[in-house]
Amino acid sequence: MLQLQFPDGAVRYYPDGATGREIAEALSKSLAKKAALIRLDGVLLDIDRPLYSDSRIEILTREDPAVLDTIRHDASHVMAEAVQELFPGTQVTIGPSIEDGFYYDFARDEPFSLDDLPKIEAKMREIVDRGEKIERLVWPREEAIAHFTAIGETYKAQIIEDLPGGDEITVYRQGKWQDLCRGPHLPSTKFVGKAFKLTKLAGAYWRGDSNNAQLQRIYGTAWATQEDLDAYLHRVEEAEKRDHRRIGKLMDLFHIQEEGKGMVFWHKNGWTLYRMLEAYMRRRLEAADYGEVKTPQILDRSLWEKSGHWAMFGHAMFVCETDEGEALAVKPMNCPGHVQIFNMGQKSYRDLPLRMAEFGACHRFEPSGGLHGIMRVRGFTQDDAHIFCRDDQIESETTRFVELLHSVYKDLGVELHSVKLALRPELRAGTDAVWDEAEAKLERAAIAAGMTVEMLPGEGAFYGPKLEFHLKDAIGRTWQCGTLQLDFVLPERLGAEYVAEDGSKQRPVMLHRAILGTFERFLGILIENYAGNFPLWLAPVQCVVTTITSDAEAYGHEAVARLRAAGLRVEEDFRNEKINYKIREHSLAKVPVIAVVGRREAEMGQVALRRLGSDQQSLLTLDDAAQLLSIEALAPDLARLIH
RNA sequence: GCCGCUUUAGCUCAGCUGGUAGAGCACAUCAUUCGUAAUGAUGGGGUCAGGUGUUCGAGUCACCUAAGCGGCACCA
Repeated sequence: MLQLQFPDGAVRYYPDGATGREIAEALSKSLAKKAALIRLDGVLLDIDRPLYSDSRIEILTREDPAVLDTIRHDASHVMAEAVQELFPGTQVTIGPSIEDGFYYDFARDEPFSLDDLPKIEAKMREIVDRGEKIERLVWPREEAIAHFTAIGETYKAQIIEDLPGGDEITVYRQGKWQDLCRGPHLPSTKFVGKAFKLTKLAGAYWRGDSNNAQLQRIYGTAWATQEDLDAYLHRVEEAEKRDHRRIGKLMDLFHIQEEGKGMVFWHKNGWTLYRMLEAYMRRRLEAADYGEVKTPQILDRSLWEKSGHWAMFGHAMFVCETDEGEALAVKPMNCPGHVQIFNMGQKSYRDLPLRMAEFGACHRFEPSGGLHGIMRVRGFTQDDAHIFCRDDQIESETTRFVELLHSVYKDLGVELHSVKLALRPELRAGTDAVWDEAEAKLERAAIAAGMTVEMLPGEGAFYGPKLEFHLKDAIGRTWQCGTLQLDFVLPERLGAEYVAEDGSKQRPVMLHRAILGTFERFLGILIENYAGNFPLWLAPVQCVVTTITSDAEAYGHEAVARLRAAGLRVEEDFRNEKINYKIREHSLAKVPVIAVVGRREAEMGQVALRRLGSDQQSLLTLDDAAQLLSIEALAPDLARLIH
């Protein structure tokens, strides 16, 4: 007898081998019709799966949020069936559900075109209408391999061959089409519904390895209802309006041109934003007891050979040669330079931890296909610092750093998307014991700071594990910004040492760390986060003083001078245009405050302030306005000093 | 770097099956002095990304190159 407990607490008994569908039918016919999946002790299973062990059970209908993922997974299967029907000879590989949708990777000699997508969608709808029953089959391994090989599905056969020996080989069949899959799946293709849309074509390497063949990936999105799909498409449309490349143009922040691929031309407005952020970071670092330095932009190749970077990344370094045949490299990072400073003179244990910061302009020859606006560039400036410390200071320094990072992100209004800990790679320096300890220290410090840490096995640098702090851009892509990396190798290679309490010479550990990561990427994120509507302290132009008629022009000049004297970044607009026109123009340019002066204000010594996003005005005297705005324009760290 | 797509005026974009380039905004000039998201008129502006080819004729077709975009790979 099977004993099942329902979400309401009720316990019922069924014959062994009863299926979810039978159980649902016993409860109510209409439930059985709508049932999409069951959840057994938290695990999602097919509705027709026979049950044998006592458990907690839930019967889920299509509307249950937990089913959405399966709708997407099934949509990918329906898409694969459609593709194989429309394009015979196409091989299937894998097709998972992902955030907001799904994809499927196909092997086909001829490329799919964008025009194929509507055709595939139409065929998918046809398959949904057919309401093909989806069945789970368990096949013997050899038979499965033989079957997929025989029908020319070599990728599938390879997947099965590589599955661990003990695993059950399950094949899901819908109509005449079948696919190797772990499941679970919905009862029939009808349950997929029609709230889906194929969104993009892409190339993707078989098994994520660029040495392998490249497959053709079709991405789609799928939702439980048409309303959800429409809402999603609307969200995407809105998000695209926040794109930093679009806003960069709109607000005249920066540009990139062909002669400087991956190099940013910062315009006046963008550079103001950049400088405000830099000044803020400089104050925060100073307060956190970092000492700022500046190291050379190009250094002799021999230093990069010594540091090990030449061997690992020489191909991605910009090099220059002198007439005398000297080979120099443009710095791709600041650490070797910082070690040179550390090595000057003798360091004592009393000097540790020594925190050395630099807004270091670095250049890397990044692969052309990876460049992306100002988020991934070839010339960038890191808010870099290296902390030289003893082993027993690693954890406290990590904690200090994570706290500083949190406080900075909070001030800047960005939300941490995830924290990842990249663990030892296969090729690495240092013993396992050293790695065990290093990884544990970083994890402990991160957890102590109240963060959930996602582990990335094998992704650490060869010289040590690293914590990565990821932020999200407008359309949901995540970017590594902050980082903290432990390094056991560089101090050794470049001969850094300090004198310990007992007079012996010791090697310091080096922590590489950045909070923003690079100014370029972080500003990209910041632009998208704020959609260009920056808080007053960051806004490139904080206020525009504009006149209603030329009568007020003389007073307008006075107002500009007064506000500028209060330290505000103010521009004037005394053009002979209608006030509506000028308001519209400066609002579109995302100027946070418009100060309107007309004859009345001139007489009263006032300004009418209008805030971006509001159509209300507040009348203030010029002095009050200057005081109010200058306080409001304080960077968050300075504002804290006052309150 | 790989796959696909895109590239037309400063910006956003139109230009059907090849017949010699168009709109809106912006800009300039003139008129208008106006109370919180577009005043009107007139005008200037393009080696249609670059190159090669097919053709009587190429923005339109083919090929090559470059950059950008979307993925993939990479990311010290």
